[in-house]
Amino acid sequence: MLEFLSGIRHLPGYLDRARQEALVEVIRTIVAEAPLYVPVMPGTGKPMSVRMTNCGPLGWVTDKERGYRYQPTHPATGRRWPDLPQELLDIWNDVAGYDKPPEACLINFYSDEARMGLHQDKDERDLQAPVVSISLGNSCLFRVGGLSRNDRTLSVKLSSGDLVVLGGEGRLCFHGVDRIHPATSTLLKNGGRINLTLRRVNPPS
DNA sequence: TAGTATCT
DNA sequence: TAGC
Repeated sequence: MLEFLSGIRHLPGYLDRARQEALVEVIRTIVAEAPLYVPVMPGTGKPMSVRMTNCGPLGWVTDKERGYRYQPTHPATGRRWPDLPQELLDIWNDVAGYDKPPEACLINFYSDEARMGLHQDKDERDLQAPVVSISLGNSCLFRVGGLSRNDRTLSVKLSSGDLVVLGGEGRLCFHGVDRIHPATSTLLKNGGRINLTLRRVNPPS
């Protein structure tokens, strides 16, 4: 049950095994073109535990000097991000309930030790569009709160193929990943978890 | 527009 | 800096 803030939807088992495998293949080709890198915190330069890349016209990046932002190019290669694959556009069209296509897909790779502290996705200018999150590989313990950091939180297990849609009132809720559950999926041969988040950055023109 | 942030 |  993930409805204590309206606009947060958990769709368990949304993607069947074949669609999960197809997505992993697509992600492999994206990562070959736009390699995973270790993002660091603004100001401190502390590395995050996830590795990250993007596809789509824009990608979310962070570094010590310039902080959180969206940009059209990979910070290491300087090349444009790979295109958003049709598989992801199809998912967006099915669940987002939003006219305009996503502009960014952040690809986060979690090793079995990686975590993600509670945070809000609020670097987008368009807060009307939802954020659509796709889980692949090992399951995780996901935690969702409210609009304020100290609000009560709820923990939910997310499994491979699950979707979470953060929209409406839930668009700016705090959320994070407390734990990856090792060896809970056979999708990724080397373990870990991939999370894809589809975001609309700019308001419709 | 300056300060802040997915860190611990 | 609670919750894992």
